[in-house]
Formats: sequence, structure tokens, C-alpha cells
Amino acid sequence: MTDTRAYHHGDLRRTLLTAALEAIEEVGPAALSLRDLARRAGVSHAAPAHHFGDKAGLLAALAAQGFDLLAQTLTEADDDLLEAGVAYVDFAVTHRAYFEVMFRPELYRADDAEVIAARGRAGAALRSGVAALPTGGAPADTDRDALAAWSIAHGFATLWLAGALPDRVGDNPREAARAVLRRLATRPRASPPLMASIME
Amino acid sequence: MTDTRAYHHGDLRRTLLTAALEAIEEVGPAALSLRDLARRAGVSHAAPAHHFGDKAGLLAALAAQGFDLLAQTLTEADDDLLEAGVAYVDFAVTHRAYFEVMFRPELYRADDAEVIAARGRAGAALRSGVAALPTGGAPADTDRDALAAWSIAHGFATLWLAGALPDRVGDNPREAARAVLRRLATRPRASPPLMASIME
DNA sequence: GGGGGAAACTTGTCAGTGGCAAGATTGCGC
DNA sequence: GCGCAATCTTGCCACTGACAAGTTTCCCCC
Repeated sequence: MTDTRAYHHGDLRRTLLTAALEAIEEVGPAALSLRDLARRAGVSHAAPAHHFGDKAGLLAALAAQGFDLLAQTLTEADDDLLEAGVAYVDFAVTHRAYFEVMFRPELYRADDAEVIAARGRAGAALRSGVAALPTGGAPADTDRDALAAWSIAHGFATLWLAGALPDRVGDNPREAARAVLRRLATRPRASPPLMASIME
Repeated sequence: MTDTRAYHHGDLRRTLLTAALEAIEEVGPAALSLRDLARRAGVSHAAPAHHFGDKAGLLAALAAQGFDLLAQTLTEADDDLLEAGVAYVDFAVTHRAYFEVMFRPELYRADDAEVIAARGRAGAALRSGVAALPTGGAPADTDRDALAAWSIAHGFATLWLAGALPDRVGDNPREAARAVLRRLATRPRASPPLMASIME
């Protein structure tokens, strides 16, 4: 009741973005309704369009925010690559709405300037972690290792969010992710222990 | 021109499913329109509902088909786990529409009996690959290895489909996937080469 | 300090969509 | 060949995104 006004003029843009995050957590980014956002913010149905142009514009703004947040998160764990991977998964779980938008470029204008810039910053944060590695191999190997690490972290995060992982994995994403990510660095078995799964 | 009839009575169900695959490849599973499918099939806008109940029902049917197709694909590469991983990625790329539906359970009725059965068959195909491993470690390690392998294959596939991978990865998903997946089995560097990436 | 212009927001409208209800048509088994 | 059930259609409603045009408010500059 205290802050019911301030709408006709106020920070509608920010209000809409946070409302969008809530809505996406509830129904997913594709089912997001601009009119529902307007209702949540107490404004008319056309107000969101004024700030973001269209739905893709709003999601582009969210994607940009998300990439920036991811960049910040990764930078903080920059000295420890395993923990950076854990942080990646943790980001996906705790900022699910951001994550689900960021990697669905068909939902927003991926060529948006803000998005490209923020994505670049996130990429730089990842790269700086690689550069700090105790290297020694060929530079081509760096690319492959990086791709493998990104893939395993991203894959685990995605499967977690999709609810595809078996119950036995537990309910602590950081712990579970750490155990899985460690497999990339350590030789786990005698022979080639590649590809296998459970899927419930 | 030869098969323009057979609609008023015919295999509308199959026709709609294949039309749905086409449409999903074009606009994604979320933007799928039942009325557009009806138009493509030359029937009225309410015809799809009769066969699938609603949109979630149609996507559930697609998901079930997809899991069965994945199970078949994995079974064929069952003796070679690396190739099974490559087959997983290849499945995602060549059957993109199926893959994008299968791992978006919020879009369909995930408790559909057909879906659960097909998902079980796909899981069994994956497990049988693990069982054939030259094992030797603790059983708990098997779970982790399996999860790691699934994660890296799924993550690579997802990033590929999202167009998030840098150009230098090339345009051959099987080759690129094989190179990345191999990193899970072989010790690539001196120290712990974990987590790193490029993202553009 | 007030006038003017731009930014922020509203109202109204249109085409498209999913889902439901009620009706029409066809095939098929008895 | 009759009737019933499956298949498909027509019609409708609530909702959505996008656009156009109007209204209100702020604020900058004279």
C-alpha cells in the first residue's frame, strides 16, 4: 500500500524488467505476456512497448543484463577454474530466468548492441580464466579444453533446469556440479569412460 | 498435386506431426501454432485438437517419438561410447525439432504415459552403454562419469543449436563433437584444465 | 516563471491464437 | 441399410502482440 503510486511517472522500465524475471520463473520466457507485465506493474497494456519496442526488445534487455551478471559472477571466481564452472551452474540455477533467456536467441534481437557488448564481457571473463591456466600444450588444445569445459558446465546446468537429472543427483546444484565438473580434469577410470547416462 | 485429397479422412494425425516438425524447425517449439498446422494440412482450425487434445498433447506425442528415435540411435552406436556421444550430438542437430521439444518439459505433459515409456527406453539405451564399459572403479564413480558424459554431450549439442559457439568450431557437428568429447576420456594437459571458454 | 516540446503513458483497435461447444459428415460394424 | 461412433467443421470467447492516435506530465530554455 505504501508504494502504489509513482507509476504514471517512475522507473517503469526497471519495474517491468523485474516483473518479467518473476513471470519468466513462473511460466518460462516463451509464455511471457507483455500485458501480464503491464498488469503487474499497474500500467496500461501498451506501456511496455514504449520502453522496449516489442517483446523481443524486452527480452534483449534481459539478456544483456544476464550476460553482465554472468560476467561479474565468473570474474569473481576467476582464479579457480573449477569454482568458475560451479559458479556457472549456480548462476543458471539461481538466475534461472536470465539464463533461460540468454541462450534462446530466437526470442530476442540477438544483434542488439547492448546484448553483444554484454556477451563480449561474459566471454572475456571466461577467456581470462583460460589464460590463467598452467598451460604447456599446443594452443589448439586450449580451444578444445575450453569448449569441453563450457559444454560440460552448460550441459549440466541445462539438464538440471529441465528437471531431466535423476533424483539421486540430489538437490544441491553446487555440490553435484562440482563432482561432475571434476571429472573433466581427473582421469576417472582405467579405460575410456566416455558417454553414459541414466536419465531417470 | 497427386496427394492433395485424403484429408477429410486420412492419416491426419501423422500429417500433423510431420507438419509440426517442419514448423518447429522454422519458428521453434514455443511459437508453434496449431492453426498454422491445420492450414498446412488443409483442415479446419479445430481438427488438431481432436487428435491431441491441446498443444501440450501434440508436443507430448512429438517428445515420445523423439525419445524413441534417440533410443534407436544410441542403441546402434552402443558398442562405442565415444561414437554414442557423437550420435547424441548428431541426433540433436539433424532432428533439431525433436530435441528442442524433448528437453522443454514445460511445453508438454511430461507425465504422459507414452512419453515416460519412450524416455525410459532412451535411458535404457544409455545405461546399456555404461554397463558395457571396461569398469574397475566404485559404482558411485559410474554415476558421476555417466553424468559427466551426458552433460558434455548435451551441453555441446545445446550450445551448437543455440548458435552460441564461435565460428572457429567449424560447421561439422560430428567432427567438432568428437574432438570435444574426447577431452573427457583423455588427460589433456599438465594440471587441471578446467573451465574456460570463448563464447564468440 | 511560463511556454513549448519531448518523453511517458493511455485508449482504442486489429489480426492472430488456443480452447471449448455444438453441429455436420463419413465410415463401418452389425 | 441402419445406427453409432469417430472424425472433422463452424462458431465463438478470452487473450495476446502490435500499431495508431490521443493525453498527460515533466523539464529545459528563454
